[in-house]
Amino acid sequence: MESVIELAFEGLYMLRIELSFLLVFGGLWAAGRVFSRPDKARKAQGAALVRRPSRRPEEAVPLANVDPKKLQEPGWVVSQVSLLCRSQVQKALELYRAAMRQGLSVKDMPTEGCQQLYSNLVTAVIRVGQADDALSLMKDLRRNGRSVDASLLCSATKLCTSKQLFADCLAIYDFTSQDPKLDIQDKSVWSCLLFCAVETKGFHRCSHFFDRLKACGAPSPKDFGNMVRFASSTSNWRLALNLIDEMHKAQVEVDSVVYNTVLAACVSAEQLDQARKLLDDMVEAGGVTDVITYNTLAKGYAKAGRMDMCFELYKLMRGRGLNPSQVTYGILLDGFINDNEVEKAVDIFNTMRAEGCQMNTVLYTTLIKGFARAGQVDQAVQIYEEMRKERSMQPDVITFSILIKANCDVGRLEDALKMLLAMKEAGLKPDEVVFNNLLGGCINDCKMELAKDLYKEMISSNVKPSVATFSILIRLYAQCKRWDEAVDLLRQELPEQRVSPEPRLFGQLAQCCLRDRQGRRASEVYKMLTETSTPTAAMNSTLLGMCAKLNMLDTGAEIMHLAANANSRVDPRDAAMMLEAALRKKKPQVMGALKEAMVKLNLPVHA
DNA sequence: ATAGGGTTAG
Repeated sequence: MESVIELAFEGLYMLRIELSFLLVFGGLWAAGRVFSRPDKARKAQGAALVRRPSRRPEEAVPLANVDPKKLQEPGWVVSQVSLLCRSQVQKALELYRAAMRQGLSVKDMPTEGCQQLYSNLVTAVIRVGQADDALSLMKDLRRNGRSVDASLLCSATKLCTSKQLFADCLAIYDFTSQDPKLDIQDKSVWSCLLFCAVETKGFHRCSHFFDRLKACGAPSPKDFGNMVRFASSTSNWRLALNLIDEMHKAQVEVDSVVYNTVLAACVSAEQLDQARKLLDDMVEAGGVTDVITYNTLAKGYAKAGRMDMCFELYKLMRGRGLNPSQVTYGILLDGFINDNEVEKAVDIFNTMRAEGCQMNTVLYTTLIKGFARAGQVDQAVQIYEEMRKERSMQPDVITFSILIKANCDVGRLEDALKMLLAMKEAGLKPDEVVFNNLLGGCINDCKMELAKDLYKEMISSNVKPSVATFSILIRLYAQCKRWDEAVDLLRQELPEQRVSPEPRLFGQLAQCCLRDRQGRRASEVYKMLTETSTPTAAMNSTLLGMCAKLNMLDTGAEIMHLAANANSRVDPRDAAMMLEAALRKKKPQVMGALKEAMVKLNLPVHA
């Protein structure tokens, strides 16, 4: 004990100089604070906050100086909070919360004061972007036995929408709509909600909002526009076309953006005949078709493999006096390249040049893709070099992605890695597809080390792997016969990366196992699949078909047992096929196991 | 507000 005290004194003695400095300066600092306080406070918080005998009415009292009893007086709180709401929203909230803590009775407040208090607070917090506070204020109201009235909800919705707080707006509506007495008759509230739902992709509620809106009056052109956006985003082409009809009937002008969006809805729903009909309607309506109209439909034809129609449409567009844009040429070039119609792609390219169309990153990238597809990697790289020479336009992530894949595909892994470096030097961040392409490049020559490094880099640079990544890794591990690692990949890494355990990943690995005659592992993987989902009959059919073909009858029987345990269906024909194979190969034990599984699967076992 | 280029999958 004594030695401790001694030690402490010794320590203090050694630090005596430092300690004296501390004392002196500390003292000075404290004095400075004490003496300069009123001044600083005055400057920082404004004159209104300092005790002064004659306070003007617009000035609020600082929270620290408020008499706790005042906080229980509704009238005082309402006026003070309302004052602060104008310019000091945080202080208003603080004062309000202090009053709540002091037991201000919201329940017993006069209705008018209560409305004023919450209306001012709610609008003030939304105005500064704190819509979550608005929601908690409304919850306070309800907790105290009062309800959010239509006018408060109305101003909250409108403000939230104008501040682009779409999700908050919907959350506020959801909370208030729990009150069955609340009746919203204001059309603009429904307009706002519809817009918010579209913006946040909350498509399941758009129709409901639109119905409620129509119950309050005629929808505006913007409301129709939002509904068309909804229809297009969900590929609901019937709804989209119906909306146009509805607009015509309501004598609402349909502008080209709305028409084009409806056209896009038809195209994305693969309703090309409907889209074509709509184009004709648009031409008849007059003044609403533009390049975008034709490009939208042209892309639809290209995607459907109808390059003949696509090209016809392009000619029609020119015939009608519209000039093709870079996008038009991009669609045509890409379409012909995908169709392996190189000469036609070259024709388009030449027309493009002749018409003086400027190249851009997308057009260059499309050309690079064309050469890559034709196996002319050197040509592809040459386009890339040309592109780099033009300072105004630089390759982007997609350009590099294509170049990297092109190099990987012909086994030039070194060059692909150089491209990766070049893209980083250009300030571009490799994304998932880039990493996937590089990982895919590791498969052929089993570059396990490189693949692991790339995967590590992917994770450490916060690029999330996807189902595609795992599918590629399965191929890699299977090629290199790293079966343990492949199983761990699905068992551990997949959940670790929060990638959804899609059945086909397990199916893919199980098939790889079978192909390499890894029967035990195949059934292990199948069992893993049954732990996350019920295998489909189609999946069972594929696996059992392979088992039969590869003469892996034990594995087939095992899979059928596992399928039965998981309540999965097995096609009777597949079971019969297995049984027949076992009979042919004279395997009585396997036949026994198969029959047992068939009983479990409720399948008829013939003699 | 609306249109074009990239990865997996036997």
